[in-house]
Amino acid sequence: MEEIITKGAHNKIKTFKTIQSEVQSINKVALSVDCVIFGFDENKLKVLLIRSDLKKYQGQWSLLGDLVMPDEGLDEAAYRILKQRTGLNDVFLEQVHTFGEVNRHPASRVVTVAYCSLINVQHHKINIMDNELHWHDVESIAGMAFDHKKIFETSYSQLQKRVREHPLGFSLLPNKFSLRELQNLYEAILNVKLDRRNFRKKFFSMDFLIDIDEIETDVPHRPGRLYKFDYEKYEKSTKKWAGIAF
Amino acid sequence: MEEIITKGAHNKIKTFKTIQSEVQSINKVALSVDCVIFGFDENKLKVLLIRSDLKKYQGQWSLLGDLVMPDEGLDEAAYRILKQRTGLNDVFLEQVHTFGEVNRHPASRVVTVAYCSLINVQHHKINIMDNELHWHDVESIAGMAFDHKKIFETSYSQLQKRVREHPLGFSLLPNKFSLRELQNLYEAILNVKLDRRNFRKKFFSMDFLIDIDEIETDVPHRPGRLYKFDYEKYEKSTKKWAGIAF
DNA sequence: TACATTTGTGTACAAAATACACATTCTTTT
DNA sequence: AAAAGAATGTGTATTTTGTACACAAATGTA
Repeated sequence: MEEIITKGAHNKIKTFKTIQSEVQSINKVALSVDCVIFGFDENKLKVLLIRSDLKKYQGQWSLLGDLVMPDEGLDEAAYRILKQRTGLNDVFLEQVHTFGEVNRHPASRVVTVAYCSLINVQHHKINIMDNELHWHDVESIAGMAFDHKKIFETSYSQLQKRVREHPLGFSLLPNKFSLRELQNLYEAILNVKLDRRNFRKKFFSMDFLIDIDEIETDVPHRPGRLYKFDYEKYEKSTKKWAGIAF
Repeated sequence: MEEIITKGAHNKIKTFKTIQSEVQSINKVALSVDCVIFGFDENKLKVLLIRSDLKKYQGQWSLLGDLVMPDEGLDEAAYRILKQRTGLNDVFLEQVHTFGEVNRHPASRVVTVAYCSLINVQHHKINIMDNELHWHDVESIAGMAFDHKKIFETSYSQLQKRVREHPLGFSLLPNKFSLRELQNLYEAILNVKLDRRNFRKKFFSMDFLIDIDEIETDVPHRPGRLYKFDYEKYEKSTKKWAGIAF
């Protein structure tokens, strides 16, 4: 019974447990969520950053983050941040790692849960009016605030690993894409060169690409065919992704 | 006194003071670490659990966990718990996932960071006097307190995945082991049957096993050769583990 | 001594990864 | 209109990796 009542330190009804938790409030920490938001534009993998809030880190770049609200789950907080910053719902989002070094934040102890998100920059562009936001090339990231460089690197490594195991990459592309774009994406994420014929063979053999019988326009060369990713077929397939071992 | 240093999601100006007060009051949560401690005994994969101390969960089993101290990092807290409960230092330990559902704990909001640990039960046995602790078969886990079943399952899935990518399994075995023991371990973790000859071929081709020129004793059949894992060679190898794709 | 049990070993086959070249289609230039 | 430039689309041979499978040798036990 007595367990039910406490909702937090600010609750006016005090029970034994509330008091206990106030006594233990020394053990409480601030909790934030930081989103590493990846995009793909002009054949480069990008990450969305914002100018740092804090004077200490003036001129440096931060991940998009916020404190977690008392009545908010972690995933929920991450989705809220994404929605606020990019205007996008229904994007790929995945928890990566939690960073809790004692002195990672100058103001007080803040433990942060990192999330990785993949978005289609075309959909997002209309919303990126806020000029404090900027898409950075992942290859030239320098001078990040807090321990955000480390958080970014952890997320990027995980993305490189995950993208070989699951067809995440499609979240970064427009709905319709050519195989060249798909290959450029993988090359940008993994930072390798891939053989064009073997790449095609591999993706066709997976059988999750729908040929929509359209071709590229506005390219200064022979246009390629356009495809969609067959999410439905992928979801239904039992053995899922065969894996991409480049 | 302070200048503008932060700009929130709704373009609300925040000062250092605001942040400090936000950070210091309502937005704080209790933070705990829960360890999923795996062992391997009698050819079964085991997990170390403790009887729940909450009345609500009387008779149910919990993971080993504790609140994170104010001056303690997350990994540090996990190592402390391991040391307290098993007496062991220098064990494999890895963060798995953070669970922050609003109502996951009955008393108040507690966010918990799950860690996966692999220990050699032989080393541990001397310390397991505490009869509130128990090694459970992973195949027959039922009635866990809080959301610990979910945490366990997440950790177990991750272990199954990680053990194919890295030579973690050796942490669960004695220093010297036969190939049969090694195979039994993999079969227990992955819950599959493997071909003995192909298993041997695979491990020998990886070239990280040291033949210590000893044989098993006290087995009622032809004894097998004993091996050690060559951690040094593994650390030095650039391409690391070739991966185990069973 | 023979029986049960498990070790240790090799080969043939199938599947997957890799390396590699040329004709075609479209745009741009002359 | 023709030629040049640029990228698409396609197949095969080779190598590497995975898989299936059987029998002799070593030990303990009855």
